[in-house]
Amino acid sequence: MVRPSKKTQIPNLQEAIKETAWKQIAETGAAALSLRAIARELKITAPAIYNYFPDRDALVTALIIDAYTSFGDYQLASRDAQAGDDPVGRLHAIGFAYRQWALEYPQRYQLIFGTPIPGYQAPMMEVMPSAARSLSALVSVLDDLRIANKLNADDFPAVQPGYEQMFDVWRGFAGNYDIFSLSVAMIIWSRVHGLLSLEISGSMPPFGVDGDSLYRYEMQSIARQFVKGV
Amino acid sequence: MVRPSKKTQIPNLQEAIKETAWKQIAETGAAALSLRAIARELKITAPAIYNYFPDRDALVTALIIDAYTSFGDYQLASRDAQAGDDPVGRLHAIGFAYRQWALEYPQRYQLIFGTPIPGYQAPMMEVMPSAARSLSALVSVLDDLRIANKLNADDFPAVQPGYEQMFDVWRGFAGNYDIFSLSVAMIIWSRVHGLLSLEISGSMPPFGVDGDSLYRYEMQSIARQFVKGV
DNA sequence: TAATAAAATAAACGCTGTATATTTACACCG
DNA sequence: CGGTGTAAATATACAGCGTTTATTTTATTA
Repeated sequence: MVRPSKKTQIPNLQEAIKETAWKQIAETGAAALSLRAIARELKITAPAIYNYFPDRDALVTALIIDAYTSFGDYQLASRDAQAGDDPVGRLHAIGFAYRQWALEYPQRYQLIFGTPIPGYQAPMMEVMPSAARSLSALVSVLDDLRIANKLNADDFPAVQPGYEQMFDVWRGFAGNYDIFSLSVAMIIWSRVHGLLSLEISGSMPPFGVDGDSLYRYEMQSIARQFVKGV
Repeated sequence: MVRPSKKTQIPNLQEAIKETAWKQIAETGAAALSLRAIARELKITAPAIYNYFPDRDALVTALIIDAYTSFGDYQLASRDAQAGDDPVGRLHAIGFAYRQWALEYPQRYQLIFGTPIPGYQAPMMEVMPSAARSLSALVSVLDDLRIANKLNADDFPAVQPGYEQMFDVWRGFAGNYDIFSLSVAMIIWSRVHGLLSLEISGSMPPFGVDGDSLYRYEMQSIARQFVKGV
């Protein structure tokens, strides 16, 4: 037997490979991701995977794009669950949704924001669409605040000239928002990311301040600093 | 030839192994760290390394401790370069020293705060002394501010009961500081870490706000929020 | 029905960490 | 000075990894 007949084959093998990869990442961590282990579980041979992904990094990239999509769905859904005329409420909603998603899918979080795969570097151009979309929830809310004249960041560092083209590419994927809103989003993102990456990786020793209350405190700090009248 | 005579041997092979490891990490990244490659460069066989490190993870742990020590030296030196009666100046000094060190030794930074080694989890009890010491620079300055009644964090989340023992262990390595100062240090650390991890890993797209001015802005935000009268 | 393309296996290469057994160099002791 | 024990190196081997090449079988199409 060299090739099984169609009836015994797995339909949609490309999806099955990704699903098995996610399963193994959840079980043994992203670092232990192995093409041969995936093949064993699917009862195929390892080189067969190369018919669907040119190499291991391509599979990882596909997983990252899926993770970004899951993350973006979560962000946009939590934003739209709040009224559009309440950007402050929306800001809090996506902030808490960020942590909720990260704690619910820590492996996906690590895959996107950590570097758990040895030697892997995500190809920016491939990942950009789903990444920009996931960040667009936050940027859009900040842009609503800016339009409503509630964005408080007058002393924010100025944007350097010469980056318009890059930004236009980003806008093509994420939406037509002001570059100033995007810059503020960067700072906010870095704050919640800093806290969550320490919490998830376990680098934050359990000294008595739990992640939940620390996160709430940091959300409050963000709102006070960047939203007028909070 | 099964074992070279002493004259042709490398003296202090344990240190030589670590140095070669650092060299290769700087050249090809921490993910590509390989015992066999180290052995090749030192012109010994791979199992010889096992006389000095029980396994690869033990070598990584030794490297991490070295990195923490380097980081701690940098932090403490920058703190002590400022007058002791100027805690605000000291806070800024160690803040900028943090970024300076991280940009000067990005591989060491990734080794400590990233997870570039597949499957490796740092043993907390071994790493604790050097890690606590490196964080102690920030904590000590915050404690000086607290004693001078300049620490502004009255609405900070309360410390949960039952963590006294853990904290005492930490104090044994880092110094006899107040647990409140330590909690505030966590938030500050998470902020600078969030910004720097994005900058170093390249996750922050170059949208026109450079890392330097963003970091300065964030340092200012920290001082304004946590130091009275700034 | 014959030719062609697609998708799988089989086998192999070089790499990795690591375990085991063996050999050698050195230090110590009578 | 000679024997002995130990420590440190090598030699060899094993299992696993990603990946390449060649081969075989199935499915499609002219």
